Amino acid sequence: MLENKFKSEFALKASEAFKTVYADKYKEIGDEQVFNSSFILDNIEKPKDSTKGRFAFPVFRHGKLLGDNPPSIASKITEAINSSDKNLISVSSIAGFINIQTDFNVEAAETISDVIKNDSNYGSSDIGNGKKILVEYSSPNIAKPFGVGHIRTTILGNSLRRIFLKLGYDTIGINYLGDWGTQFGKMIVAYKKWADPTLIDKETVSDLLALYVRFHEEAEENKSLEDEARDEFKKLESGDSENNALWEKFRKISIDEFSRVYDIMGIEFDWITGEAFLNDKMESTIDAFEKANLVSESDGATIVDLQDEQLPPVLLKKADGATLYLTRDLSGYLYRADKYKFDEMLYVVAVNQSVHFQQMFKALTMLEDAQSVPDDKRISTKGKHVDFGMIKFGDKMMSTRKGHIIFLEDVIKEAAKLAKEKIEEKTPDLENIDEIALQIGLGAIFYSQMSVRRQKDVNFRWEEVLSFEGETGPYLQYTHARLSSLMRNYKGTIDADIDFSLLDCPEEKRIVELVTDFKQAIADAARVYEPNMIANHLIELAAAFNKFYQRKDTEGRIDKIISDNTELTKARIVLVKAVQVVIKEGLYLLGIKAPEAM
RNA sequence: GCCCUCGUAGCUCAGUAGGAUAGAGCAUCGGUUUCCUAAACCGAGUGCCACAGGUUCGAUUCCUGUCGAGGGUACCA
Repeated sequence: MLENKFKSEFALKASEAFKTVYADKYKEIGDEQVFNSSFILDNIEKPKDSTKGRFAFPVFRHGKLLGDNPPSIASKITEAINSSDKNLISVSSIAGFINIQTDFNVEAAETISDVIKNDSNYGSSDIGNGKKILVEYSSPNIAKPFGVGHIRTTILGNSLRRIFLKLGYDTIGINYLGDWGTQFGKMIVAYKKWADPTLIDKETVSDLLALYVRFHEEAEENKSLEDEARDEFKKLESGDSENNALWEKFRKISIDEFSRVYDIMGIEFDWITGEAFLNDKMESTIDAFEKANLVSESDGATIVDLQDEQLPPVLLKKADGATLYLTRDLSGYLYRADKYKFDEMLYVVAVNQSVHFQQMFKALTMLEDAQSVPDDKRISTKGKHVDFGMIKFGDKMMSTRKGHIIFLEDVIKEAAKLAKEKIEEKTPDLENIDEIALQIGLGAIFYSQMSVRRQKDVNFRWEEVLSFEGETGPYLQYTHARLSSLMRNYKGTIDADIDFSLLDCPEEKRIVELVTDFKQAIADAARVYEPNMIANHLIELAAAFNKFYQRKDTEGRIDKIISDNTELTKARIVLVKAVQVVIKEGLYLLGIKAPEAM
């Protein structure tokens, strides 16, 4: 890897320099810490201000060890390194920091040819080869509409799936539908009581929602409805044919609707399953906990007690014998572990379910403790709740039960409509206006979810989600369209074998650095399950490019990329191509399309 | 009560393996287009990084406590 070339050269040279400059101390202490090149390598960092240097190495902690003050150490080491044979780096020192400047031509040549050669595969890696990761996301509930409340899990999960695929993981995106549970008892009660006979077999998700909302309204007055719902669910679970037919009906209506919306959004899954899939797998799960002696009975319910862990008990079965969400999730975990032998199982689920996952992972740990499973065979350590904050609306939580819901599709339609108006104003000759408008509308919506780190609560604000200016999805898309336009206007050939020393203005250097660092942004995003890091990086790159694009010369004229200077143009256009590739691929990782014109 | 997360500019947020004078966008004001896409670019101002301690050469970042906001806390998911 390119970065390492510079870093390891520094580490080796610095190690030598320390040994020479502080020879006495080296004899005394030996080859550790300061004198050890791999220690130095590990402690190389990046200056916040990129003009200081490509990398930096602080020497504060060496003060005591070497009996010298940090600024002095830094300057002595700097001098020693600079007096050695020059290769790819040079250094300078300020106040205890050694700043490392790299050979721009070497970096540019490697990075740019890497991008040109690999195109959309630039930034791919094999660090995930041989590893399997499952990502569960979206997971809407059947018989409820797709509201903006589902937007974060859907967009985040879709992005994580793509990121892990890019890093070489065998990745399986799972949509785990909420197609079972007491809510179906409610739906069945509501349907039997109030379904509009003229709509039979023509119901839409909205009709189902109306029934669901009505159930909760009436249940406020009439508490016995909740009991009726539990009874109907119990009947469903024990195979009642009428209820089962209703369940099938609700399920089909919903899945058809979801697929349509996923299709519009470009959301992909590898496996669409649901809670009901686990119905015949729960007995064995409960058995396993019983055999491990972890099960007890409390108030008629079958539980795994977690009092020692300061957690509420796991309810495997309710007092009426019906199962719960957690029972099914446990079964699902065991089933997936057995079927896929995963290395990681990610649950992209809102933070308000964190106790649920703590209970689940704890119960699994206790099960494996009881079974004396050796550490290297454990699966309970492989689950991870990738949590994210809640979406509020006007500072209030949204509630499906009360019908306080904004349909995701309405948001998409509104965004696309505004994008279309903007296109008609700016580029009325554009082909496929509706298609591009949808891409831009979705870009705005997706980015609005990606620009904030996942653990923050967010307020849903129309004006924010529908913004096309500043740090937004459309800004990135616009930059991509600009880049694409340049590529169309350039008539020559693209050849990465050019003289990179021609790219000598600071803006161009900055762009090359950001293109190089795209790889790191992907790796960081994967490490903390945070696509936000890719989004931030793309904004920086796009901003750097736009600045370069509109750079003016000393006479105040735009310094154009395509000019009469053919050699310079060749060099710059290769840079343009590289930025285009990175922005397009970065957007892809976020789930956003990159139109060539807009 | 207890547990978890969050608290950075007027607003929305970056700052995620502790580092050098804390950065963007929006909003406000001013400027840039004989047009390589102005959905852009340039310039202007604002911060007791909630508060108080601690660890460290160094803390917005780690630890403890306080305050504030949100969420959760056995038969919903």
